[in-house]
Amino acid sequence: MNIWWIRRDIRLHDTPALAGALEKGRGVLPVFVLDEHLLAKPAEKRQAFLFSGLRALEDDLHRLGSGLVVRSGDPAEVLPQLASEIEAYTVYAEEDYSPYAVQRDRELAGKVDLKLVHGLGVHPPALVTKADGSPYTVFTPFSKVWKALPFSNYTHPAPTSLPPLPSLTSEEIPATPSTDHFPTGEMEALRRLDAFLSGPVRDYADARNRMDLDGTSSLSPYLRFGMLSARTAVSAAMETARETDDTMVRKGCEVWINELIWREFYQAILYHFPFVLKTAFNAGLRNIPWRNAPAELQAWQQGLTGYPVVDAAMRQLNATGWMHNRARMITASFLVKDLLINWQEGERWFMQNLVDGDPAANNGSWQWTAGTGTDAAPYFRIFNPVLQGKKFDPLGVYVRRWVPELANVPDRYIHTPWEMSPLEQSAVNVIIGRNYPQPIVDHASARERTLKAYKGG
DNA sequence: TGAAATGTTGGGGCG
DNA sequence: ACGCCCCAACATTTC
Repeated sequence: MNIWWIRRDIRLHDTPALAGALEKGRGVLPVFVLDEHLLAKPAEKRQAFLFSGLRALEDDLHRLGSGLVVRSGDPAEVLPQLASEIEAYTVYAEEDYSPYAVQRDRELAGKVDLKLVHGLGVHPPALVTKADGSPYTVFTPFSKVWKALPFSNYTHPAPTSLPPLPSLTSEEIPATPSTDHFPTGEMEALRRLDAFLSGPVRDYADARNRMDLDGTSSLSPYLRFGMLSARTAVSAAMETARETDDTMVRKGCEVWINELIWREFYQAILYHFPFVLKTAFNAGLRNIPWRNAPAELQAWQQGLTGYPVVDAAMRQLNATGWMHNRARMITASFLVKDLLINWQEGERWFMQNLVDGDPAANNGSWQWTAGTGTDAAPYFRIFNPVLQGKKFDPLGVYVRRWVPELANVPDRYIHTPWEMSPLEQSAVNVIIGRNYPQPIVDHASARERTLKAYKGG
């Protein structure tokens, strides 16, 4: 019997590690290890999503005649122990390229026969390189090579039955609150993929930036845990584009695939430059004089900055564990460039609260915003939260949804409520400084401050 | 996957 | 009718 060690492939469709384990007809034991390293991290919403996803997978495995063995501890101890209990031949796992995972797997590889197979993205990071094998640090050439690499539409079919489990002790998957906003499991993931590609993808190129519309795929949590295979997502989008004569649909598919390539770009960056988790990619920007401003950091975290779009976004994150992509850029720019607070504070807060929080994408995006990263936004590219709000939430629908105290503010003031006269304020029951904060910084002067700090740093 | 500052142009008000 | 000025609209440059 082989072991299928489940990590970021919580699914049965297109699962190379499971297919590998089944290949020689020796039977398979699906295993999940509750690694204390991962449990120790404060990330309740993501853990809840993970555990309910595991329960869904366990149900599916039962239906196929198998099941799921859960053990807690250090994988480098747990798996050799389990392997000896069933006299396993080989442990198959989908390769994870993050520094922690690489180290963990290296340790285990000395103790059992571990076979890592690619399945996290479409192309393994070591394959999308320049001719001399060196990594890309700019997105566009990376994406060109990514697109030029041969892409096989073949995806491993989900098995229709599995051999029964030997009798083994297994632990309970920890009980967690339900994840209302993201029903879990691969059925839901595949349903969402289908729903997105049969409708919203047509307007995706523009609507994806609109915070007041549901124009995104909302698949990120499923991709994060492999409840949806990235290869399945890309093949489906390619097929949708191929089968339509609607140029809008084709454009939407193209733009969406590009977003999926961004995920792999940052996976590759983390693989080739693991130090980015500790410090700025750009060595010239490691000494920016960040402000130590706990009260302002907290105002940002709680959605009480006085800038409606920023507050709406932070409250959406706190309430749902997810934030619109445009809103992520706006809130990140606000923390870094308006408050001049270290991007690593924002990185940590997002990792604690995002259901889809992924070290590679999260770090890459924060460094992009801070201008410290690969392919970075120039340091002088500073978002104006008012203009961003007007552009991407023109009627304030998003703001009103998440900042209910502003519900009655007229459209023309919804992104600048402090501009209302005292009379107008009391008419809509929004007294700035009383039941909605005064902006905690003045954008124009904050901008000047940041430009100076970056020039010095 | 910016925004602000600065430059240019052209219509219209007005003496 | 003419020249001057203002400024909106757009383009370019700068941060």
